[in-house]
Amino acid sequence: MNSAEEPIDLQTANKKYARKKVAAIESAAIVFAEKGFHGATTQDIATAMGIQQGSLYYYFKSKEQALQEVCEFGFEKYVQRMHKICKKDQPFEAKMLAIVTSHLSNYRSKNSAMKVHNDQRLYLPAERRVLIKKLGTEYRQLLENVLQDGISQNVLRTDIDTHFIAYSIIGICNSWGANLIRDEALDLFETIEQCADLILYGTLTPNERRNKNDTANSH
Amino acid sequence: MNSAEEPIDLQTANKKYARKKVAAIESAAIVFAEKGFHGATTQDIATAMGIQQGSLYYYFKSKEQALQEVCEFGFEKYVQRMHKICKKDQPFEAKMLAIVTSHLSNYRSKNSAMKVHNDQRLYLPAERRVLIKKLGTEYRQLLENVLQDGISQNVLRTDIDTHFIAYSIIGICNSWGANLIRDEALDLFETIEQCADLILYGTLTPNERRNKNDTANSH
DNA sequence: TATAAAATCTATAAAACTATAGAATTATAT
DNA sequence: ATATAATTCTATAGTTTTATAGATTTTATA
Repeated sequence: MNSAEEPIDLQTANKKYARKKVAAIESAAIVFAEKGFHGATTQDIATAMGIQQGSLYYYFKSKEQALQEVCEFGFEKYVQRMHKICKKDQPFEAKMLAIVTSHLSNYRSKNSAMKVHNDQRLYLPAERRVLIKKLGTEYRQLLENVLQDGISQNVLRTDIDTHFIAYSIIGICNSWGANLIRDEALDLFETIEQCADLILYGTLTPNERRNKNDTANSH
Repeated sequence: MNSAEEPIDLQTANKKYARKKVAAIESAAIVFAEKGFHGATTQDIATAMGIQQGSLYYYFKSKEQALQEVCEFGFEKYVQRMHKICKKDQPFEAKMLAIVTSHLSNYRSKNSAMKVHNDQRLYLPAERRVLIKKLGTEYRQLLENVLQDGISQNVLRTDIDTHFIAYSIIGICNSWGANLIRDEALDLFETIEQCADLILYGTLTPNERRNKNDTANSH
């Protein structure tokens, strides 16, 4: 009675089906991440999970639905994690480190889904992107709130644009995330530290920085 | 006598052919940028330049060659511009602004080719990526040298990892470049300023920043 | 204007791919 | 052990797509 039409519901649905459905999503994620949505074939995905091409349609109604589910996969939990991080009453720097850690760890926890979400989601028609869009906005909003708090607490410069910085942080994390997937040898924690460091401190020496602020204030 | 096999040589080759070949590359760039390499068809590209699907093969030997040429297109000139910027004897901050400007302007100068280079080049087999790879390495190396100079001149922190920062700068620029293409309303120069500002100064207030350096020095 | 070369068109072979239907197999429950 | 449901397989219809061949039109040249 299970079928590709049913939503994933690990609670009530058949255990075996649920387990294999997740395997299907993970296989699709790996294949889509490597070859791209259009470059990947249903054959590739089926082979990756060790079944016949036709059998794949027991789990997905269409290739497009597979992409949708891959994009959504993990992202929901990921946004929840962000909620938790934001709720905690921590100093700003700790929060930022936690956010970068959460973002980048996600790439290393064998989650090609994240990469697919970033690179391929725009190939979905708008109607398949409703949830994905909602989650993305939610995530960015949480990040902007953290930045706003940072400003209120005088930890962050008052002249930064939270919207811009939020996008930039996501951009840096995603570009390093792609590197983390591509290059297994890259150290996760070092990458996390470096990212957070750049976002917080920039590259200039304190000297130079003081100059800039003097100039800015004098105008 | 012209053909898809010939390299583009604006000097000697037939003027008209050269002109239309560039038009072909630009059409391909636009289509690839929107639909992705595998998602785009030769029909799409031909339609975009107002010719029949079969006629496209007068300019490209294959769809794959079209992708290669799109990826190379502009990138060569782009790296040359970087060479110029680096050669100039300017203060570090001016150089960094010039680099970011060069990178981001490239996206707005209707160059979908840049986006295709970033997003689609890995779909090319390695043998078609030789020049692309060489240019990319060259570019990154130039950027690292600029950073190294910054350190030598005591403008940049001595504890940054130039390799990491170079990758990060490219990552930030590319993610904003994608935004610039997607959102026509985005102001180019504001984006440039914000990017450069983040890279140089980070987000923290001078206060917070001094704390960190004190800590770092005390170890 | 006649001739050669360049540019484009039309038509199609050959291959690849998605999605479906129905048979076959495996697991589960009575 | 049998009946029922779940899972997987095989085969294939129906598209779509790349690339090529040869005809046709346009442009340049003598």
